[in-house]
Amino acid sequence: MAHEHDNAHSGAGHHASENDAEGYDFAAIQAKWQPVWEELAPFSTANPDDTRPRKYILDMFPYPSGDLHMGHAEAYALGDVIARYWRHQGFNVLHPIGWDSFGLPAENAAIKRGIDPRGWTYENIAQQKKSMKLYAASFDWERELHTSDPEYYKWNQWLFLQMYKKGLAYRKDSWVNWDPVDLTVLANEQVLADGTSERSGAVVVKKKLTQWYFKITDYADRLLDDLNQLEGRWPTKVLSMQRNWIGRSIGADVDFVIEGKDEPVSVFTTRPDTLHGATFMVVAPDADLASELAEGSTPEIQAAFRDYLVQVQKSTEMERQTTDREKTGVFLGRFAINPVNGERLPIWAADYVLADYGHGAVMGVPAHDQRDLDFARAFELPVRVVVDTNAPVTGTIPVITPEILDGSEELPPLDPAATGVALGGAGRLINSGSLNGLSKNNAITRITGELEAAGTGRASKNYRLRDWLISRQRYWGTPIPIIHGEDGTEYPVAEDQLPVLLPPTEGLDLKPKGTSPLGGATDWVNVPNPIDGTPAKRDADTMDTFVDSSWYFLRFLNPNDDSKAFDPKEAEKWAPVDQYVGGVTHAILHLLYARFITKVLFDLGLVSFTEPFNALLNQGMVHMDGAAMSKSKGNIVQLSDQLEEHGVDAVRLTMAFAGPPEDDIDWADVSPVGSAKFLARAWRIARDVTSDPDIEWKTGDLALRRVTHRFLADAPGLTEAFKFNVVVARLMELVNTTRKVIDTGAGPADAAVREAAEVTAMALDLFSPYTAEDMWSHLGYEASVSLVQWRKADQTLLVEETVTAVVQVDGKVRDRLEISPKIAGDELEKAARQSAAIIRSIGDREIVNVIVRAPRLVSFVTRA
RNA sequence: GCCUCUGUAGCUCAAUGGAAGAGCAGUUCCGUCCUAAGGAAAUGGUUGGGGGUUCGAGUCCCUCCAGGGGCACCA
Repeated sequence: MAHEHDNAHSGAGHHASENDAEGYDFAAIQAKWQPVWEELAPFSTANPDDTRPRKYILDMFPYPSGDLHMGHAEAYALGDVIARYWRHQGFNVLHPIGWDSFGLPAENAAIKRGIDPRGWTYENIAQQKKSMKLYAASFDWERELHTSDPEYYKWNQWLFLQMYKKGLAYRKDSWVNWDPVDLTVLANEQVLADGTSERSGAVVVKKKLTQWYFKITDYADRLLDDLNQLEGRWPTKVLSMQRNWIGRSIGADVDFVIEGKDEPVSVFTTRPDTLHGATFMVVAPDADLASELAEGSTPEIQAAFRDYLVQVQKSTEMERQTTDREKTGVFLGRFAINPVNGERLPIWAADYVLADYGHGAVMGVPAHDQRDLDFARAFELPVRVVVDTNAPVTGTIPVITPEILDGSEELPPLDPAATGVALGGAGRLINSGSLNGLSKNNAITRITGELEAAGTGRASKNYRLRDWLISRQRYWGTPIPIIHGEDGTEYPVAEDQLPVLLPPTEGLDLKPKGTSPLGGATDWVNVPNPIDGTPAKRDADTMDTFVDSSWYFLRFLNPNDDSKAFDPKEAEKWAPVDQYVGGVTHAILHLLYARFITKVLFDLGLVSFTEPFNALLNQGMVHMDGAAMSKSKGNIVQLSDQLEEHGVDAVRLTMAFAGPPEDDIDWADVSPVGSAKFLARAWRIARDVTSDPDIEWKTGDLALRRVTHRFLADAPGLTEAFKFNVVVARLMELVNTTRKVIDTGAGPADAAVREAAEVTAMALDLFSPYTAEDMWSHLGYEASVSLVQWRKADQTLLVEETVTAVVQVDGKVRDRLEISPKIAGDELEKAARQSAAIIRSIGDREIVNVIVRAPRLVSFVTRA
């Protein structure tokens, strides 16, 4: 009985166990199909006459760090589901891959081993590429690119020159972390909490260095406002992180006259309505203004200020950004005049005010700003309430709670100096001259207008976003295409002289020393002035590698074109990216930079869109035993071991099945063994099918056909909503049902079994392409299953012949009726009224209401 | 502290306001010289708690609880 199907199979008379012994063998299947795909290149997008509609599906390209790890495996498994899905939907899918191959790990490895970073990088790429091919992500390898190739970074330089011409690339001095022992610039992450260098242990100081910047702040409004277009297609988390990062604040600038100083000082505030409550002014100690004000003061004050400044510059960013920290500061012995009431406000220097935000100075309104209040309490400065927050207003109606009205709750006291809690909320203005009685919002409008009329202030916006520092004093990156004349004039390298090649590493000291290693390449760095031939020097810095990745998605469109960065005609065809897939680690910087550069290219007339990535999917991370994998925790799961043990398909399926893509996966909770079992079960079904490909579907087992077609109907929507785990569950259901039909139902020759097996193979291609291809071959077809069109669901099979209607009495289910789905409402109600169970249940009570929702429900509401 | 998202079976998730379901795991059984693969069956729920709206709430509203994430001296 159970083995009848084996008799029908080619090798008659097998026991199941013998059959399985020569059955599903993932290693053999992988070895069989990898060369076939290599030959067929089913994912090529090279044909210019292809008439299929286009989709651009992009995985964030990897840094070539050695070999693939579990994180890559997850990302590429999920991205590949999407790419393969759209191919099955009849699209010409561009799914390219390349290498983000400039950067520090290669350079550090080179320094450590005394080798050239090129060799290390390109060896890693070769290794990783081999693994990727085994992993069978459906990439179009013909478009592979490396950002460290001169053919690529030439266009970084071109891009830099376009930015330079538009005034979007510029040099300025700025404060950086400086290690006085190692003589090197440190990243913030390299400075420990106690202010010392993690390398040398020396106390890190701030040093002013001249650096290149991209003027991303010019685009702050567009970068913020255009996020609205992405609503619903990007994760809300990423949108909110970008909004926070840009951090636009709307308020006003207020000009304060300073006693003994010609120029007034402007401060930025979001609460100009509280101007009458200002009792002091604070300037950032590291702003030039602070030194200038101190210099006009007594020698004692100058000395105190100098001590304070040294102390501040010793403290790290991390310390400085810690909240709940004691307020510190020094009085500068100077006074500002409040433009609305002429009051003299003492001016202090304190490090809670940042030099590079707003104007590096604030008005201190302790009653209504917590930071100012903390400062005022520390130094016993006066506190004046100017907004009555006990009279809060929404529109014009005071909001008074019932508890306040009946006296069980008291109004909070208006005394921040005593409570230590600033009154941040809305309310009505008091002690504020012309503003008295106005609501907060009306007062802001009024005072802004008054200041503008008086010429002592104006509406203003500020951003947390800073310009993008792109200089790196490192070797393994794109040289900045600028030549500095002896007199300091900057000469951009002519476009036809690009690329400015990285000099060879021979004779160079790559060790970080605060100035670029390229400066040591004498032959390279010394060039004649392009105008008059006098001695000049190349800029020796290299670009941040985020520049490379800010436009790579365009380079994929014509990666081998040496006449332009990208072809606008190809961009018109393919871009923007329809679906971008990658880790949330890049939620801010990479995505913001790519969005910025896209807008710059739009302004240059080179692309017709302003956002590079139409939709974004962030996959989660792969954890082990509840924690991120790390060497120190010793919980690293090696991808190669997993592939060896369970096979590529089982690992990929596990990644898709583990849960929603954006959630983290704990590898300890998932079961690649279970995935492998399922794949074997699916594979055996294809092997067991005995009918021919030309069999008439309609003759097949109806119940199985319903399951198959419901799957066909539901899977596309689920896939497009990224519910891959649900698709896999549904596929398991389909396979289980098919197995039952083979063993205990219509048998392996039934048409519905073949139909289900073919649908399984086609759909399984999204997750486990090797198994799917092998099933497809067992079913009598040529490769590749990845190009098979998604079967249309037969609508007539989706409609049930009968449905069960529920009959309720007073909300409780009292009977169920098997009826046609097309039954009319009154007919259903009639049937329900005739039900014995319902008549009994209603008894002699009166029916006061009947709700009919044909064909699913009738509900009687009764009264005794 | 502020802003957000999520709580349904052991796990991962479904369920236009209309019968609380699937997959996996687990349990028992069949099968086998043994083991594994394989097959069958049953089990599994206060839908985080409480209140409200409704004929009817997992779904809508309020509140509390628990988790996750983001921001946090940016004036």
